[in-house]
Amino acid sequence: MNTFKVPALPRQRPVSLAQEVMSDLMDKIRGGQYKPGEKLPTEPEMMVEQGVSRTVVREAISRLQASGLVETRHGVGTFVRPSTNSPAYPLDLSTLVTIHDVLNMLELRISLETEAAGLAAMRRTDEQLQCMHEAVLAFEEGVNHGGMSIEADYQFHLQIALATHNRYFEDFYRYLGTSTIPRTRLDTSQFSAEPGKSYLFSTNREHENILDAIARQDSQSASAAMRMHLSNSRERLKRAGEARPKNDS
Amino acid sequence: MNTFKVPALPRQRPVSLAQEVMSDLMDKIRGGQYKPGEKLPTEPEMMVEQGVSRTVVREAISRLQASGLVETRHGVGTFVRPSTNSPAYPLDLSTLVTIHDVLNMLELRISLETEAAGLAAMRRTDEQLQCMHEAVLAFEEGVNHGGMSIEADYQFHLQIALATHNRYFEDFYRYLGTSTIPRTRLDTSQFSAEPGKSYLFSTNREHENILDAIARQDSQSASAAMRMHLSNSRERLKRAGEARPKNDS
DNA sequence: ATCTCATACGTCGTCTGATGACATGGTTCG
DNA sequence: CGAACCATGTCATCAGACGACGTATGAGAT
Repeated sequence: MNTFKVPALPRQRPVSLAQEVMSDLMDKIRGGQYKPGEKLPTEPEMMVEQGVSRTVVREAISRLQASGLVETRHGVGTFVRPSTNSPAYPLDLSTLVTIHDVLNMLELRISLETEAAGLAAMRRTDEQLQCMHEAVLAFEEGVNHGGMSIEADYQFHLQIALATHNRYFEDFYRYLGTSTIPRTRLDTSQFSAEPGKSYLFSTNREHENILDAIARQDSQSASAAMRMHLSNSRERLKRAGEARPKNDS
Repeated sequence: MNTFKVPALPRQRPVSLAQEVMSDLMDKIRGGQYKPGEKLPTEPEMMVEQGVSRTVVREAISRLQASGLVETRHGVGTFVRPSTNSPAYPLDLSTLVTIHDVLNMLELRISLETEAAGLAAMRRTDEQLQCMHEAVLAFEEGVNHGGMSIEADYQFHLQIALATHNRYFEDFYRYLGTSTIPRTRLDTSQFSAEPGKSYLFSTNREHENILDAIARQDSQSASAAMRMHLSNSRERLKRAGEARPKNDS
């Protein structure tokens, strides 16, 4: 909370320009601004629209192709795939790019993990409780050494899923992996001036609250603590997103 | 069917160079040639390896990033993501066979749909409410004609998922499909002598309760009504399972 | 001798310009 | 009137350059 190290840096770089452009295009496609059929502007047009070079535009489009959202025909243009509304995958994590996506995913996680925490409190074994405890310690340890402790964070939540003794909670959480933990996807520099410390300490305290409730097999408190934890994450993320709506054109 | 315009065209161009390079890299990652951790060569190295320009190499890597297979750190290099082992599908529905499985899945659904009902109450549009209403009517109609109204049941729940205005709830529910509605999986003859009537009338009443709460935008009541609905389903199923342990595979 | 700090280097991110390939439509010639 | 040809627009790829970021190495101080 010192050192005004930001003298004059108008060059905000959340993640990468290509990522930003891709997010923007994805929003416009999902929002119906670009409808199925031929719509996408040509590369030179996008260059001026987004204010970036052709390299970036091409990279963004390339990713959209990989996601199957658009299709490019040589010498003709780029088109929105009509089959966008029939997802072959149950949950397509490859399109999880915009802040809006992450917020929605977080909403789904709130739903699942709140319940999971409640079930875990009732059904946990002592070994599982011990594993959660170790994950919390590892998290704290990592934070104190300046790390983000993503793995420990993941482990903690996974242990809760395991403690439900319901295979599907575990499967689902494994599937999501670490890709839905906000700070793995979004540049933490978007957050407060001290991105790591205070943010991660709060997270750690919330983890401890959840752990305590599960330890004393208090199902309702565990649910409530988990809901609070993820809701806080969501609010932090939402605020970060509002602070910089995007498109600095 | 046309002219033999192919005199000597060794220039095979299946799709695009970037696509080819990406496939090559993906094979090498899957084949273990590039193991989790730091492995991928630098961009200049890939250029000579693959005999293409940096543009192509970068585009290929960019797609791998979008797929979540690799992670690039500015100024350092590109690394294979260790979490590649997350299953391609979140939940294996093909193993949903025993009563125990269905009960567990129902637990997951309780978690999701309880939350979804609450969100739907807050965010629904009038059109969506109308759709839910129609689904309930169709359900009743079907029951009165001796059917099981599985489709109408599914529609009702799906409309709620839609009304959350969160794509992931919808995607997830569509993925689950009708396979998790107990009576589509389990022989109804397990139930009482009058399998349909009383059971389905109860279901219908519960649907109406949910609908009412959503109609008046009462989020908490909607959640509670949904939880009660699915909990009742679970209890009915559990009782049926106990009455006849299993068999009749 | 060890620790600290500053600089150098490797690597990725982005920009710019240019050339070739593909598809389409208009023009010209038979 | 029809068919071949060419002009245009667009994407695909190449090549070179510069800035930004992290790490490692070396010089200096204690």
